[in-house]
Order: sequence, then C-alpha cells, then structure tokens
Amino acid sequence: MTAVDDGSRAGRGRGHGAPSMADVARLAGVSPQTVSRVANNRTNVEDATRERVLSAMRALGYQPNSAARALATGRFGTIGVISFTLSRYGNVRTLDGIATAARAAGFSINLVGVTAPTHQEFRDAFTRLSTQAIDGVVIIESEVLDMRTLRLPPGVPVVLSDGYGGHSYPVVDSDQAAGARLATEHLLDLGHPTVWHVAGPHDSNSARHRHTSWRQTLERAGRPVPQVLFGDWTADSGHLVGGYLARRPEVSAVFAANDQMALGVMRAMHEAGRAVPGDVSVVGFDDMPESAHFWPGLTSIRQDFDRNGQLCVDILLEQIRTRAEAPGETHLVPVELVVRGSSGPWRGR
Amino acid sequence: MTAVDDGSRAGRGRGHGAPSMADVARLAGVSPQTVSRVANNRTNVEDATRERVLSAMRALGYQPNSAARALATGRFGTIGVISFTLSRYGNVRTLDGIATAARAAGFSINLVGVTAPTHQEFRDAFTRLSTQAIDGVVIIESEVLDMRTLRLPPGVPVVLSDGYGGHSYPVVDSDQAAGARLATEHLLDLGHPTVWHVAGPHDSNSARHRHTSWRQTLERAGRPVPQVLFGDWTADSGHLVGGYLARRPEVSAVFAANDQMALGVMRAMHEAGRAVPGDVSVVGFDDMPESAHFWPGLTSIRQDFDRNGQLCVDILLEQIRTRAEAPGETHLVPVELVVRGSSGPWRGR
DNA sequence: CTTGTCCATGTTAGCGCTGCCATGGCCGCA
DNA sequence: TGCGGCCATGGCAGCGCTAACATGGACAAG
Repeated sequence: MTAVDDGSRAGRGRGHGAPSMADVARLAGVSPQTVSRVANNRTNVEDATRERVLSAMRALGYQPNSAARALATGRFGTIGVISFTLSRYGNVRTLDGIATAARAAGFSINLVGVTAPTHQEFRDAFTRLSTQAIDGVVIIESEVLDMRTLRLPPGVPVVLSDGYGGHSYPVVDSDQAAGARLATEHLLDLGHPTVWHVAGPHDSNSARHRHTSWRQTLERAGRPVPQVLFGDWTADSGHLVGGYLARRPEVSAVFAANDQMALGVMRAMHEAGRAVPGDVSVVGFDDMPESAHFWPGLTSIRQDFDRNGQLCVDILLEQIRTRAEAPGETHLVPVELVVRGSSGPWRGR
Repeated sequence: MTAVDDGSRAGRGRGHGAPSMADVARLAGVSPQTVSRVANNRTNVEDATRERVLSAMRALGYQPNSAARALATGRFGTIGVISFTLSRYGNVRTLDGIATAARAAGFSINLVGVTAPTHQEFRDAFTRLSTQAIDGVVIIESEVLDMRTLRLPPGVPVVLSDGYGGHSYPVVDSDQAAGARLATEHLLDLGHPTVWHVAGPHDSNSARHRHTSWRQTLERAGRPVPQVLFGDWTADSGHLVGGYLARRPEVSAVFAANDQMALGVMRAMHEAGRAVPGDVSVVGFDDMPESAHFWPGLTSIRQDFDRNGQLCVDILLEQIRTRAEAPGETHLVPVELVVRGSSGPWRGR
C-alpha cells in the first residue's frame, strides 16, 4: 500500500476508508452487534432502535464489507461459473440464465473463463475459483471432460450444465436427445427417405447427444443412416460441409446440430442452386432469435436456457444450504420443435 | 450454521474446514508470516525454507483464503462488471474481452446484471457490487444513462464501455462514428443516390452515434437525408421496418445499425421480391461470425471487441494501481469495413 | 574487535464482521 | 410475592491473513 492518503478518508490507521459497523454503532449509540443484527435483518431488535441504526447507516453511507462478513461466516454469497467460451450462443444464454437466477437469490456471479477445454485448464480454473470467495460452482461443461478423472478438490458444491452425466455431480441439460429426435422425425414425417446430419465437434457433449439420438431415431424408423459429417459449430464449417451435401442429389433433408451450421448449409445450397425447402429441407438446433429471419426462416429446436440456468442455481443453492452433496442425477429441460420455412415435404426425386 | 460436521474436517472450532496458514506453518516449522511471504512470492525467503513451505502447502492442499486476504489488504483481485443484457451480441463480446483481459492480469470478474436500464437499477447494481468485494467496476453502458445525474458512490474506480462520454469517467468504445461513416460512404461510392438508415433504439448510445454519423456523412456529401426508421436491434424489428422500405421503389441502399436488423431487412426484401444487392444494397454493423453466411453475405463493420475489453481493463487497473482517478476521456477503438455480397453498384432506376 | 548494515525470520496487532453467551428488564403464572 | 422464561441488547473472541516492526545472526568496513 502506498503512503498516499487522499485526506477525504479520515486517517483511521490502516482503515480502508469506508465507514464500518463500529462507526455506525457509535453514531446510533448502540453496540456493533445491534448494527449487525439490523444489517442482516434479524429479529429481536426494537423498531425504534432499528430505525435509529438505519438512519445512522444512511447518514454515513455505510456498506457492509463482504470480505469481513465472509471471513466471519464462511459464506460468500457468490457462485462461481466456469465456462470455456462465450462465443457459443448456448453458453452465453446459459450464463445469462444462471446470472439472472443467482441474482434473484441474492447471489452474485464470479466468472472464470478457460482458454482451452482441457482437464488442466478446468482444474486451474477451479483452483482459482476456490481461492476466490465462492460457495459453489457451476461448470458449463459444453466440452467433453471426463469428470470421473477430473478430480476436483472436495468440499465445494458443483453443478454441471450441459454435462454428460455418469459421475457424481448433478447435471442440468436441455433434453438434447428429445430435440434431435423431434428434428429427425419432423423431416421423416415430411416424407423424406432419410435425414443427413451435420454434427458438432467430437469434443462436445451436446454434439454427441444430438448425433446419437439422430442415429437412433433413423434406426428405429428403419431408415438408412447416412454418413455423418462433422462441423465445429460455426457457420463457416456448416458452409463447408454443406458444399459437399449440395453436390449429392440424394440429399433431401439435413439436420444440423446448431443454427449457425444450418445457416452455412443453407447458404451452400443456395450457391449450388438447390432450393430450400424445395430440393432440400434444413433443420437446426437452438432457435436463436435470428433464425426466424434467415432466408428461408429456419426450422429449429428451441431450448429453454433460462430454465436451465434457474435449475442449475436451484440445485446448487440447495447443496449450499443443506451442506449435503446432491446426487449425480441428470435433470433434463424439455425442448420444442419450431417449424419454419426451411423444411418442407419431400418432392420425390 | 448447522451443527453438522462431516468428520473429515478436523474439529477446529468454527473453522471452515480448509487448512490455514497456521496449519502450513506448523507443518513446515516456520512462522505464519513466512508462509505468507511464500504464498505471495515475496523475496527475502531462503530457498530451502521456501521449498519446505511449498511442500507443506502441497501436502495439506492449502489454498489461501481470499476473504481474509482481502480483509487484511483492502484489495480483492476482482473487478465488477455491470451489464444490462447478455442477449446483445456486442455486450457479450465485450464481456468476453473484459474477462479474458482480467484473467490475464490475475483478476476475476464479478458479473452483475440489471433487468432494466434505469438509473435506479444501475445504482442498485453498483451498490450490490460495492458490497461485494471488488476493486473497480466496468459498466457496459450500452443504454443511455446520463452519468452526470447518476451519482455513484465515490472511491471506486469506474470505466464505461460503450458510453457516451461527456462526464468524469473514462469511456472505451468502438469508433462508432467512423463505422457509420465507412458504411454510408461505401454505399455512396457504389453510386447510390442516398442511403436509408435503420437505427437502433433511442435509448442506445451506439445507436445514437451511428445515427448521427450517418446523417452527417450524407449532409457532407450533399445528399438528401431520408427519414430515419427505428428498430430495437432485433431481426424482428428489422424485418418490420424492412417491409416498409421494400415498398418504396426509391430505396436502393440501406444501412442498418446492426447485423440482426440488416438480416431482417434483407428478409423483407426477399419477401417483396426485391433482389439484394441487385435492387437494394444492405450494410450492417458488428460483423457477427454468422453474417458472412447470410444470403447474400452481409457487408458490415467489424469491431474489435477483444481490444475494447483489454482497454477497459488496462485503464481500470491503472486507476486501481495508482489510486488516482482517470480523466473522463473517450478511448476509441478502430473499426473496419468488410465488404460482402449484400452491397453492390447502383443500377439506376 | 567494534560498529553498522543487511537479510531471514518471528511477533504483534488488527482488518470488519458475526457466533455465542451474558445481562438485566419485563411479563405471566402459581 | 416468587420464579421461570422471554426478549432486547451488549461483550467477547476469533475467522485467516498481512503490514509494521522487532530480532538476531552473518558479514564487511573501519
């Protein structure tokens, strides 16, 4: 700490400037303990006293010091969020949902990014977070991490969003399998002999879920399962893969694992002169707000990200409150098919 | 606090479970102060001692308690970010840039959302944040707040991102005016007699900047200034306004204040049978990754959000380090015109 | 051999808050 | 009247850490 003192802050030794409980107590003529009770909305304070304390607080502009409170209580009022990237629509929306729910519960969010989805990175992020003052952690595990081998320091409640399940942490996720099934069945119902799939990257949980469910749906319907093509979530990759699909006349229906890739596919179809949905129907996944205005409007699977976030926070706070570990269950949030112009009946070949 | 004790944590009175400096000190046979020096990478510790302490830390799985450190030092290693919404592309990218830069500087992010862009909401968010443990605040002021009347509690360093300037806080922003000028001039250079504008909402700073600069550019070029149409950033609103523009044959060039609205405009043009760019050229702003794959690919203005975030953090940390207020300057980050298929030469009428 | 300096390390006090227990006044019931 | 119980409030200690100062040994210069 430099020796600079700006003067406006009464020289209170090492004091950090802000008025403390003691200051309020002195002004109100009560003990610090009573101030504490008022600050925490406890009962057992006479109305007159409470009022006196409150006005003293107002007069001094008192703000409780959360570091001190955290030190004394062991609680922080903050939940940590670890996310690999904010450039993915779903991650952002999930974060938004978590932030909203956390705020409603009086918690704030400590956001930590990781630059690469490796065990080491996630463990570092977790460590950094435990060093920070947090009560629990939500990991937006959009990338595949084998949580069984990723040993996190014990004692901190954890919830995974978009995780794969099968381990000891609770998982909250959209019902990816149902979504992929809805998308695929929608295209089959339109008469298409089969459905091609543009999957997300291998290391993505959601991509895996959607891929698997797409295949199972085709198998269940007794349809041929075409070769899967992989993208990386970007419209660029969808465009690349779409170019390949556009050259194959037998392709009449494409289910892309997200809206961006679907956009790229549609563009490739346009460029190849194949009409959407006349020649080729396209369905996406996520239902971004823009998707309704693609040309043509994109049929997609709508996820309820707000509910996802809410659920993450609920489960986490429950763990924090009870100090009990939550079982490693997977909580699925329903999804919904939204039909727009990009998917239409099969015209035969 | 419940009476539950999970046993694995040695009964250490009110201790919150985690090993403390005292534990490490005991194990390493040194004083807590020496442990502190090692934990903070201070000099004046013999190598052998340092090694002994480090291995004791490892053995116990010691993590410094940031609440205690913050209480003792008055510093928190955290910067607060206030953002109105995460559903706007620019806000998210800015947040991402801030998070990345903060992390590189060893700071973490405390994210607070506000549900409505009112003074009251922002002040509440600020208060909530000061109650939390933070060293400074970045306000993503995408909505117009009159910062001169929004009196924030003094003593906390503040930087505004996307702000309007003209007050005592430093502002970091993309060079909105240059972007709108580039977009407008690009369309004029293509031969269009004038350029129509779909502006963002009235309460948005960026929208105001872009709107003003568009008008000035037309005036400087001696072109007629058509009536402005207002959207709300969504593709929906762009579509609505686009329907109106599509019906007016004299409209040959449209500059939309963001890519989503441009998307809606293009869709409306398609629906009305007006070719883009044959009949109407469209230019957006933001250059989202998807925009290259709209149909046609969207000409747009690319912003460097990462640099924006970096700059916010740099300026904030400088204030924190020197404990001096930064001047209320506006720092502009350059933007770039990206030309794609949606804008083409005027065909005459 | 003395003196001063420097370095590694220890000691002390306190950051601002809350959990726990003590205190003393008041009330109701026997 | 006596006694137990309840309520508003206060006193005390300590959460885990670090700033400031204290200590004592090594070593160089005089």
